[in-house]
Amino acid sequence: MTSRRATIADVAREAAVSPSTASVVFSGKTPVSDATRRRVTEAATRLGYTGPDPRAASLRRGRSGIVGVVVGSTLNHLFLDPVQRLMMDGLAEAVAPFGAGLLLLRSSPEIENAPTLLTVPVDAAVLIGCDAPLRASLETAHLRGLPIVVIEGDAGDDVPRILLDNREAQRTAAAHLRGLGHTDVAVVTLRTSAAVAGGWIEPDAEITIDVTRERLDGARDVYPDAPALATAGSSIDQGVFAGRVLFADPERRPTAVIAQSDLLAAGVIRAAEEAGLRVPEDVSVTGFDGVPVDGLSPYELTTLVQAPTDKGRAAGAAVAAMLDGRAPASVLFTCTFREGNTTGPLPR
Amino acid sequence: MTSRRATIADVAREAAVSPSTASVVFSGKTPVSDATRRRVTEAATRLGYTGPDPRAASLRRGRSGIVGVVVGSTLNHLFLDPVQRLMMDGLAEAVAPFGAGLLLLRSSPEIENAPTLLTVPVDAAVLIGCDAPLRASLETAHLRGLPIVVIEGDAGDDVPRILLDNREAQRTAAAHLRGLGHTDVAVVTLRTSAAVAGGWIEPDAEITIDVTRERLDGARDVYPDAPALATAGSSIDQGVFAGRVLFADPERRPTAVIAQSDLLAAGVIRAAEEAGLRVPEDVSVTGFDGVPVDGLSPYELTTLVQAPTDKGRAAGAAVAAMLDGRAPASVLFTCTFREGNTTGPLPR
DNA sequence: TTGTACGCGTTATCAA
DNA sequence: TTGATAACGCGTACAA
Repeated sequence: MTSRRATIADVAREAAVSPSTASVVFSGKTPVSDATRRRVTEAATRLGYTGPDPRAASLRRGRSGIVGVVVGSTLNHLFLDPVQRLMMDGLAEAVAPFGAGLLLLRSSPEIENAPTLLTVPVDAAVLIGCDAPLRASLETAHLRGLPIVVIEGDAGDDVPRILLDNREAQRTAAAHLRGLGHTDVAVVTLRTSAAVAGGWIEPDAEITIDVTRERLDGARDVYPDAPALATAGSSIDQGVFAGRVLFADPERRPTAVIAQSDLLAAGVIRAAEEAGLRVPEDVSVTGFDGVPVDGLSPYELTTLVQAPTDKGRAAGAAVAAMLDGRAPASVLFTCTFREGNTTGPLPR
Repeated sequence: MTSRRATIADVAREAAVSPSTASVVFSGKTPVSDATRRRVTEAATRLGYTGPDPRAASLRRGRSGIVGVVVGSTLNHLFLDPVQRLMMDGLAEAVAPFGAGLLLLRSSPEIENAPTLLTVPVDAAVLIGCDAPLRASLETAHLRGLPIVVIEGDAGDDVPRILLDNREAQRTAAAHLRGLGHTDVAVVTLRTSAAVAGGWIEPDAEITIDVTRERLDGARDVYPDAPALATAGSSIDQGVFAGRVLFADPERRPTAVIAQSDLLAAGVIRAAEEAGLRVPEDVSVTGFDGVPVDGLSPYELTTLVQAPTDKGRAAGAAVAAMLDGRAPASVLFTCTFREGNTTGPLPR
């Protein structure tokens, strides 16, 4: 009923022990006699003390138990993608045993006063899909001496990276299509840069988003002249749009489509059905990611299976390592080719 | 190059001012002469000082700039739902001007040592979909004297709530169907409790999840005897499963389906197509939420439109109010009925 | 096993 | 406009 919240000093006084003893009872760092422990915990409940103030504890310890996750876009956009969702789960799971939680931060805070890596008590930072706007966060994190991990992006120097063999994997899928006899193949890509909305990719266009460039390179390793249509991001709807473009002219449509994500592939398939084409009899479609796509059920995509949750876990492990002062490992994950029922031999 | 990071005291010394002056230069709370300011900022850059340590600042200020968001399930599960995604965006947007970010916390930490509201320096807590496991978090938040806001859930007492007129809205949709002449109507519901996996809902079954119960009540206001099939959550796939059950027997299938979410409705429509039924000629389907469903494009759902982003913003505003010591407002949001092309008159 | 003493890095308050 | 002082609440050497 007092105006002020109880502190550990109050508890100690109430229990007639020293503050350090009371502290030890809560932290468990040092053995304490049962009698003392009980006295302290009872005093605590009597005073309504719920444990050390996390703010004070984190100052004292030099650790807050918070890992900042810097995302480039809105949460809605980010989490639309099952790959990101699973990755975040893996990340959360991997840092949880260290008592750490994930703090979401936007990289481009057009909002005045918005929280940043400079203002918020984080122990480490994870950057997702490191492109231009994220570089700034990288800078500030470096300045503050924060441990940093980058997922699917190039942070240059000695920052540990969690990467995927995008190019090699995509090449495998392309080779699979070539093996089936396809020669007219189109690529439906993820975003090519933070700003662009989509459209045909010119031969000399610069692609600033690594994933997109790498997967496209992989496809072009097999089909150097394959036309590529960029979307505004990984979603079924974007795949539908792209598919409609590809299948608009029945005379000149591709016989196979390499989509850079499973969501896009699902959309392309939908567009194919709209256009009266059967998959895979009339047109083959490959995806990328190997994640469950909500609503795709009759089909099982031919795709490259990655393990997004493991990727998140690896990022978490790297964070944990850096917090422990150990050297974090960069990790290159490998995709597995999985043949589903969305690819088949060249028609006719 | 010293081993230790520079503190504001170092900067003050280097600039030959007092620590408090240096502090004020960074916080901007008090006017400072230009000359002094420059001296301080220059000293700071010389020393590689990037601003006050957030941990120390938050201890001193008694505020960390972190809002804990307690979620019941995995992130993957939570963010599968566009309603939740948009809500989180609104929430993030509303607390950002206060320099606050969102920290994700799981309510049922089976992981040892996982972060909780007790261990993490949060200024306030937002509970999403407050059911049984969340009650515990509620308890601890109360104990710690944290401001709490509950979204779509009942926290009992004086906790501000962000609610939706679920029952009334659902009743409107049901009435719409009745107006079209439908009498054989089935309901496809969201989860009925944290644990249950789905199945026909017995008449006397207890439904612990508020949203589900309220929407079902609304449907039953018009169709008291409508059978209800529970799913394991809001997703297209779950809707497909439910739809297959409903349409399994051509002789006894409903002519209209009330789905408790747009995702479920999308799945039901997919199942209807599978079963060779046309929507809305053979079967009418209503949704709930009015959110863009990725991959639904040919259809426009007849649904109840809510404003999830606003809901999030309202929660954020409530948090902000409580942090300012003002009384937070509970808000009841209202859905709007929107007729799409998935409902039509009773066939024959 | 318990207690003493100190400082973690800031910032609010007040006086100059 | 600037400076001195005193917390904020805790953890941890170290000594007893």
